[in-house]
Amino acid sequence: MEAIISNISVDCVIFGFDNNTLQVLLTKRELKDRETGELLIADYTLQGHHILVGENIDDAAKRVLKDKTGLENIYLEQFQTFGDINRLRRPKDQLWLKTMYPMVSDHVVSVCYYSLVDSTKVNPDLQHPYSSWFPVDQLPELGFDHEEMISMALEYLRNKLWREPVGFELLPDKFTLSQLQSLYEAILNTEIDRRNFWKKVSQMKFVIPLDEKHKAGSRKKAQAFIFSKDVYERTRKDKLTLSY
Amino acid sequence: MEAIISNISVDCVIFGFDNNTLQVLLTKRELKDRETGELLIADYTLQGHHILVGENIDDAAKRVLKDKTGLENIYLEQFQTFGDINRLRRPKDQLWLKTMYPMVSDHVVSVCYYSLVDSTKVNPDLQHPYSSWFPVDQLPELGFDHEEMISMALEYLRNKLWREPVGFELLPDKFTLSQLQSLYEAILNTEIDRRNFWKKVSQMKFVIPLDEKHKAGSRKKAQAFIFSKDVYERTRKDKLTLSY
DNA sequence: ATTATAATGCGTATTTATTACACAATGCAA
DNA sequence: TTGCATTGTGTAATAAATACGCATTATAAT
Repeated sequence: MEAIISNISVDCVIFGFDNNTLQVLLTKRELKDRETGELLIADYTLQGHHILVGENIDDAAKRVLKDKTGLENIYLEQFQTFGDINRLRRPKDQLWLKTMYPMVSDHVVSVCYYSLVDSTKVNPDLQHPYSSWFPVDQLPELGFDHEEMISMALEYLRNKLWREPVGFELLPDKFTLSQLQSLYEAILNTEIDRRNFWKKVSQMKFVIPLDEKHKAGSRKKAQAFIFSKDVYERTRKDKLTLSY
Repeated sequence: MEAIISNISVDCVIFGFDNNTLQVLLTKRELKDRETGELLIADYTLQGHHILVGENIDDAAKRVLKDKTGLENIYLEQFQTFGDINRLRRPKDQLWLKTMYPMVSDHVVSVCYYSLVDSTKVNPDLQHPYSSWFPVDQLPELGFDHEEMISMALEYLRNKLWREPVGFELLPDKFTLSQLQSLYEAILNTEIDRRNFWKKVSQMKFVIPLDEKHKAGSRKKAQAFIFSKDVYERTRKDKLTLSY
């Protein structure tokens, strides 16, 4: 086992999209009393780990992602570093750390990333044990400062999506307009008129209609689209308009 | 002297606005050969320091800012953490570290902030020695990975300004429309029609005209305005429009 | 003084984008 | 075979962004 750097960690907020809902992948954390078997801690945490000696922080994030989802080359964005002295000071977190990781530093600074995955490609059951998806608006009890991390990750993702078409990372390669629309509605927390959304998307040269039809749980078959990152990069404008 | 945490630091990109140009505050770094007096290193760096034992990272950034500009309560935004293993590995940086800070860790992770200051309130000569302002598009030779930090800070600032009226932090309390316009042009790297800018700004309820007139280096006196953060917070909309 | 000039104040058309809503077609379920 | 949720494609009304016109002001140069 490689040596870890005890006062620096990375945490990953892994977003997926399923059931027309934005979801976060969480890992169960349980601590039982050695003697009585009583459950002392039962909650969830993000995926995270310390960085290793000689490891770039971005590589540490990719490693965590690979370990917990089996996926590589996925969308990953560093959004904030949490370095408050009290961030691990809640009693249950102290109990957990003292029991499980007595060698870890008292002041751990955590560099946080969020990632966007096609949840059909991750099967939590087959991957890391105790991992499962939770809708972002129905989170279970969370350890450490991970609730704050998730809500900040969501804020960054929302801001990002207003400015850049990152949502496609959450969908299968081929998707329908209604899937795309509900994804936008879920992340941006807004209702969009279907017909205006259609008009807006048809202006986006990088969303390319296919000849195929898909039925995404609906009655009528809908046209399938793909996203071309390449076309987007080539046609993106950098002159915008002030949003206020 | 308080103990430092040797593998975590903060760096601050301090932006000011002067001469219709966005400026960065830099500190001179010089190393002379003990015997020959030859200049081994002569370049500039950002303001930075290690975090102290028991110190929040945000507080470390505020401390650095206070130390180097004398200012408190100024706009400060964490934008990225740099943690590549090779970020301090250039020969001149190694020479500097080995000579000046032999105890510092080999892998230092730096949490970066940018801040926006009213440059009329900072007088580099009276503050930290060897500090001076440089236009962002005419930077001198820089140490460590600080050039990358500045260009990333500028990118974050630009994105921020498209979405939120943070530019006022760089101006005196009272300013004219032409000052504001050239600030927007400098940061957004775009030309704006003066009359359309006037129209746009007059829609912003949080930019409040005063009865006073100012002459900002121009022939004709121009009307002065103030920015009300309070009015902005109360009138901001969170439904935006996709920028693509 | 007078004049040229650069900056300012305040417009009006034109084009483009956003919003609101209409209606026919499809294909599964009852 | 019919009902109906979903999909495909509009059009009209409104709002915003862009391009540009022109008189006014105060200073610097003559």
